[in-house]
Amino acid sequence: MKTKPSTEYVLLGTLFSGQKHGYEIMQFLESALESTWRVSTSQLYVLLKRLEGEGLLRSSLEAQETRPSKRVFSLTPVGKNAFLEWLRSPVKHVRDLRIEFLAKLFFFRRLSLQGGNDLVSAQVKALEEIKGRIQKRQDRENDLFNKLVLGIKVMTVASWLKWLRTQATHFMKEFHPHD
Amino acid sequence: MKTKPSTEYVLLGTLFSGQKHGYEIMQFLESALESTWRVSTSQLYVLLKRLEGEGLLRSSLEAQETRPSKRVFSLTPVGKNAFLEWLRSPVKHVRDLRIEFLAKLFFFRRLSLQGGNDLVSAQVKALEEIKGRIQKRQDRENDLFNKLVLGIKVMTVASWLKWLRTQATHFMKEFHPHD
DNA sequence: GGATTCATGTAAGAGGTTACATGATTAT
DNA sequence: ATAATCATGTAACCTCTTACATGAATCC
Repeated sequence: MKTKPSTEYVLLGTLFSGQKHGYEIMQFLESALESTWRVSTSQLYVLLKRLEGEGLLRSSLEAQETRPSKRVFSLTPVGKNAFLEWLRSPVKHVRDLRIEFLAKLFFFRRLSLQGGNDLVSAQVKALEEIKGRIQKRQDRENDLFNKLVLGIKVMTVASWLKWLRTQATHFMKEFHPHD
Repeated sequence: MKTKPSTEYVLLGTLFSGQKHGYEIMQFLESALESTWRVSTSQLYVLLKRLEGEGLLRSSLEAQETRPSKRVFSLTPVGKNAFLEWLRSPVKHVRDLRIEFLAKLFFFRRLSLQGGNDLVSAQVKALEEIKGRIQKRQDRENDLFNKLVLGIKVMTVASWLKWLRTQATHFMKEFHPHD
């Protein structure tokens, strides 16, 4: 099965703690992930529909007296598994750290799930391998520009590694009550 | 005028030193920017056509005996100015450093143009402002997750600043003959 | 009376990607 | 024989964004 863009997992994660309708999901993301994440309302409804079509979500209409009816979504067992599997896997590319990896950390904490530190360790290990590979390439590289580019790549990975070992590790160890 | 995606400026830059046809541009990018840049052949021809439609490029067909004819592109004065203006402007967002800013450095060197150090200085100044703003937001932030996210942002910017002040500055100061 | 909140969507477009089509020439 | 190089393109699809449409209710 083809891997999904991370936006869809964020939606699954938002429903992990119970059913919500589209508008509610939007509000949740805006308030809680405001600095990391952004989904346009239109895209949100499109994705929810698609996830339902794929069997990761199910929905039912809920009539209201004064307001338009809401379509309430909840996770299917398949959806729940897909989310948990995504959540526990480190990201493969450095470019995915900034948004996708941070989203994973967010959900570990928000949902009070076990294994957050395992994710951080796995990500550290993955980044160390990447860093080693880039450094080897840099050593062999003769072109000055390419060497320069590989230099900033090494620095970027190194700075993430430091952050993972300090701030992120500390963040995952804190006690985090459900609210 | 709406700003173009940087891919188009890279194409303009590739034609700065003289006319080329599509296939030649492709080979140039593959060999010289291999580690930074990637354009699919299909996208390449689409972009060239668009840039010509906008008056930044002009082209003429060049017949060949044994091969299919080539469409040879060259910069118009408008295209040349657009490229130089792009080249001298620091990027506004941190996420644009990795590809767009590196491409600018590449062209300064490859085309032996003056002002590379001014660009580096301007970029340093822009990043310092960004860093200050993020740090202020981080200080005021109460939510632990948001604080964490802002933390990694500060680290990323700091690591770029260090790189700009050392490796990039050194790179721009080197003597660079045309080849 | 006008803006904001609640609630859901469609349509168009931007900026890509992968797959496919064509067809001769040259290197292995 | 068959793979790679030269040379240009179209078609379909993907992900996401912006603009637009609707309409009642409530806050200021």
